[in-house]
Amino acid sequence: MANFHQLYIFHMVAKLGSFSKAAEELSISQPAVSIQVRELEKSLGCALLHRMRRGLQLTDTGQAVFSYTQRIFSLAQEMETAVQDIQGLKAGRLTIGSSTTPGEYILPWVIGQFRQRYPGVEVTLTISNTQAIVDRIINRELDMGMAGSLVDMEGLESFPYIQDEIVLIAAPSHPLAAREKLALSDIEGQDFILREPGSATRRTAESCLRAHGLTVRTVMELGSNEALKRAVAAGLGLGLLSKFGVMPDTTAGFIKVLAIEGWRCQRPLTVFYRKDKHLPLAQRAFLRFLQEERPVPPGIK
Amino acid sequence: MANFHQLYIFHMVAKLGSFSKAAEELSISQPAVSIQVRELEKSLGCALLHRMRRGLQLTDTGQAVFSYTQRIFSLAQEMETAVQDIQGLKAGRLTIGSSTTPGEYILPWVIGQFRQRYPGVEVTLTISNTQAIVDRIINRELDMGMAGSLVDMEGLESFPYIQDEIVLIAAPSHPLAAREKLALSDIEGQDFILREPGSATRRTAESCLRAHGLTVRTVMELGSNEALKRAVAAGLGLGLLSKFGVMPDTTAGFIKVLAIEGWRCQRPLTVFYRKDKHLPLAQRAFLRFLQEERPVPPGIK
DNA sequence: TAAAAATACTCCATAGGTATTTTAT
DNA sequence: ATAAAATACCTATGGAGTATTTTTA
Repeated sequence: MANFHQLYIFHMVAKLGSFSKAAEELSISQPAVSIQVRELEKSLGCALLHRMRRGLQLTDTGQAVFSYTQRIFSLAQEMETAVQDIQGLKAGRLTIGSSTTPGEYILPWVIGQFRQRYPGVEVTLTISNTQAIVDRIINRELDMGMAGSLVDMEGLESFPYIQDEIVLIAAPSHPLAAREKLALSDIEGQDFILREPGSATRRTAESCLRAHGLTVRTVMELGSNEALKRAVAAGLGLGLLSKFGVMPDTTAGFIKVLAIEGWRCQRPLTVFYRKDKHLPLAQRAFLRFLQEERPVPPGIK
Repeated sequence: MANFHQLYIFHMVAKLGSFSKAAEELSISQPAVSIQVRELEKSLGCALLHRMRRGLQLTDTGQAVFSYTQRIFSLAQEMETAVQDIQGLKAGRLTIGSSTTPGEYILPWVIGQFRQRYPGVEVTLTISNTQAIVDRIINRELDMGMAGSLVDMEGLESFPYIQDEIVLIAAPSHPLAAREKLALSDIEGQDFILREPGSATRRTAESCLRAHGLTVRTVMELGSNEALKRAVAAGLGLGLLSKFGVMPDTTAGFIKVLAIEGWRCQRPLTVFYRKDKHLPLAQRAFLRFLQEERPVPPGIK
């Protein structure tokens, strides 16, 4: 490949029309400039410029080379600013993966807040099951993730972000919805609509039911929180869902959260990422943003 | 300015996805590659790629830098071929200046022949008075010139290209045109149409007349050979013109060359150029072409 | 004849090599 | 376990400096 050092010196000489001006601009001595230009001419096998008293003149080869060096060095300049921009978070990319619950109810809002602060950073959110997210983070396909249950966290750093709670929901028309206070025993044997197996919400829900010594009939399994709510609203059964998923809908009135004496089903929503020595700047900024500001969508305690 | 050596090594690593493959491609050792990439990362202040067992992965900064190095090094590649093309005369420029006579009757055809040989070379022909051509060659605005008389040739190399002759012309209707043989004395006192003062043809013509001891009446001065021929054809007087200028027209019959016993008026058409150590390749090729082939338009002895 | 560029030399920092260790799958 | 990459250390060359001469308008 060409000697870019010599090309840059020639470029300056051609631009300023003088060896000594180029030397000054480059903060090197004038002989150094002469030598490098001569070497460049030697290696190209032809003269690039005619030295004359008043202003240099480019040969045709010199003009051709100069037209290229202008483009090359302006690209290099542009590249340096691009890198600076990424460093200064005026540019950059951040890929986040998450399971459905945080991906649908928490992260869209949090990412919006983050982007108000750093408008140049492009953020992608991928919603998938927790294990897939973890794998893709290990492979560096994703920068970081948020999920409700952690299957295999080897090689990952993590911290709990927010406390989630699985609540019981019913259609307002459901017999249990009318009653002021419910006991755990009221749930026993009821028809339930749950998320699909493999979902963290499902896993948490089932272990809570088990912990409370309850057995229920699973009449339907659905792969999305929204679908589950529609099914519950249609009166197909009771549902178990993150409190974040019912917040807007309870106010709208077509879903009711059942207040059951003694029901406790909490889980932390956890943020996780590779424990690399040097994290991408955009990622560091996002993690700092999460930990220092703990932004939470409005209407959530 | 950036360290292009390091950028090139990084570029190869990113392109081939491996430090050792890049080392092989670059014919340097693998540690050399490692070191240069590390240095580049250090000077940018951030990682460019993640080293992993199977294929490297670029960081976002790495991707940004790679997208630039691709453009930069393909430009550099293109530049090298462009220079090669100029060297190989597949490209290049040649600017020729000349006075009217060679510029109108000799060079257009000669340049045509040259361009058949070297189609990539762009040739410009500027027609002006001899002194202006010489000045512009000294200032390197023109590469070379051809003219009939040389005013001040200091600093120029030259060689005679072809022998020109100033001939006497008349309209076929002119009284002298009818006579088989003319003597010099027949010219004495005749009306003449000459080129403008400053023209080499004019200077040669006048010195020939003087040498033959003739005095004539200058009834008209014209700045172009073609205009002069029209005036002569219109019967406004006798004309003095290069034999190259009358060649096609005598056959056409509206101009007659007078055969005058004892008239001799020769001058060399001379090629000249700066005596630089290294001439542009296109110019060297053209000079070689002139000297070795001596191409002359058809119909000229 | 003066300012700009070219030479002549000396020196050192950078990039390269070899040998070896560390890392990651 | 085994390639690939990183580290350690030594070497050499390319590019820089100062002093000086040569060129050119």
